[in-house]
Amino acid sequence: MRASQFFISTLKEAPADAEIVSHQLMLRAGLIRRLAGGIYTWMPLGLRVLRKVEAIVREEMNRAGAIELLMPAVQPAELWQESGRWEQYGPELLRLKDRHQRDFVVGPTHEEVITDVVRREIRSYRQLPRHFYQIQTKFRDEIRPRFGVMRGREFLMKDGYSFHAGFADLQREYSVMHETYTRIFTRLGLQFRAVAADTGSIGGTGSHEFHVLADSGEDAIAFCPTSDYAANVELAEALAPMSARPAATQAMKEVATPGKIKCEDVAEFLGLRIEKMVKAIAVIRDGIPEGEPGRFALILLRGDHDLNEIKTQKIIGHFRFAREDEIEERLGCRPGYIGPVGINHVATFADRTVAAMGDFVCGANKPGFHLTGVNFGRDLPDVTGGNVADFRNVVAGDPSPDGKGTLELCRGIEVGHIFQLRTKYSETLKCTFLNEAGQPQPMEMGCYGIGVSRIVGAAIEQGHDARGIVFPRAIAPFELAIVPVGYGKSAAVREEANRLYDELSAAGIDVVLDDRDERPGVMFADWELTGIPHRVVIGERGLKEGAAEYQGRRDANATTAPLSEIVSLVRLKVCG
RNA sequence: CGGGGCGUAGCGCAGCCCGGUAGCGCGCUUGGUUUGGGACCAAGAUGUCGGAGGUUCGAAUCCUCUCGCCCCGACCA
Repeated sequence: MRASQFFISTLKEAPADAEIVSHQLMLRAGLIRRLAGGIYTWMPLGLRVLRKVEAIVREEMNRAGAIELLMPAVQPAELWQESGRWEQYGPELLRLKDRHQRDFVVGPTHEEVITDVVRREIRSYRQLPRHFYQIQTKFRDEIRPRFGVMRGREFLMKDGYSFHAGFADLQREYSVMHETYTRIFTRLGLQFRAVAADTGSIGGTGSHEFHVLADSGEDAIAFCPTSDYAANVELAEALAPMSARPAATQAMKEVATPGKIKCEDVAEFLGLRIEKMVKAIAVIRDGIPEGEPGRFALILLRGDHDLNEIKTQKIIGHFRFAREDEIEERLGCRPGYIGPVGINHVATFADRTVAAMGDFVCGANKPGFHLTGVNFGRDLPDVTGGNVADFRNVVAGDPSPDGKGTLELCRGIEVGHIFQLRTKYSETLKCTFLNEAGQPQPMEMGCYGIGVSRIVGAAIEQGHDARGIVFPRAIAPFELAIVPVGYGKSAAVREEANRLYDELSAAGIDVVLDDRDERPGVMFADWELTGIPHRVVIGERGLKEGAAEYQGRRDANATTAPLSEIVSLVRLKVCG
């Protein structure tokens, strides 16, 4: 590609609403332009990156035996009503009407459509298994689109769906996909980790997420450095403490803690460690009707722990946090001083850690006061059985659930997700086949997603420096930039640059020749900003010595090489 | 949804408090000089001041409504 024939549009300053580096750099490098909140145009340079990611994904999916098709983005509501998701999905699902007032959705995912295709096409176990995938634009009307292409509303996704005659075969395909995803992210040149995950709203059993490791990631990952355990914090189990609850040694005492609302402030004020604090989180359980006992509930956590809303929902059902007025009405006290002692008609749940605590501190249900030396069984009813559970997020230092060490935490960007859906959709959508006995049976299904556009953002989060993007070779918009100094003025420079361009292009290298009438500084800055991994500079200065310069995007300095060797040097660097 | 913030030239911003008819940097155009790290000089072009309504002799500035965008939402609970 000759730069003069292409479209390069870089910015010195990033638009003010770009929050994270990858978003800023994508805007500055001219990879994307915003059209509306969470909706972007892929500019020519960005599209080259997107296409390279896509090509690798496609190649590996094909290699794994999946078959590509392309489904409609706009889908009739009937299918979604049939699966039940028309009601289940919230405002995230973009719904629209056609001119006949018929309901449609813009597909956020395609389980319904693919299941419909398969139930019409496949009748016999002899036609199974099958794995179909597509690479297509999806739309999810996110509450808060942000971080550019990372959490956009419109995004490019590879989604694959496999259909099987039995669970064992689904499990086989699931592990094939686990390997395939590992190959894909490795080829993309990303640092990533596969982690056990919550199955979320799609439902089903058995699920792994693939995360690109980056501090700006939206997900917290718990992993064990001494074993292969890794899980999304949403899922990672906090084991019950090994030691039994200590016996009470103190009498319960009410102490004034004026203005001390946060656990850490109370702990500091009382001169105690925060591990002696218990906080009570007031929730309203939607599943329990108004007026019934247990609708208003307290969940007890140790002062330094956080509530895990996903675990909590699995234990107590749908819930929301109680409003201040509701708390005041039930407990006669403003939040900050509420606690589990001396309350009636309030369900009390305790995290495992709390259940093993003695002589703890909690709110006194009296503004400005806490209780110290509190003990279960003596000062308040013991919490037992189903009321004790794992309600909290794991923290660094917790024992690993596999018993092989202690957990550490890191952050990741979810770029892939594989699920065993089982028969969730095949049953509701009546996607059956005839088994060997001639009996109809619902198909076992798996589903496998990759956030193609998100990968571009994630790769930049992982690869950038003060000068801009540092793309992995596999997805850089160009592999090599030839920067001629004085292309318009010097015939020698022009000839040499053209010759190199032809020769390296012929060698299969994706090279851009900067034949624009720009100053050298501008050219250098552009190719650094856009993350081109390799650069060759041709100038009269070097030509006089019969030499050119090579510099890798990560290199601190250029190396000079004789013209006769520059092609082999570049081939070595680019392909090596 | 709740809370906060911001909408002024393509981008980044000032001006608003204290009303008097819009400015800076980058970018863009033309000419000249430059040419190995985002050049310099000169001359230019570009604004429904997000939109609507109101107050006023006069509104970017004050008031009301509206739209768009950004940020934050258990630590209390």
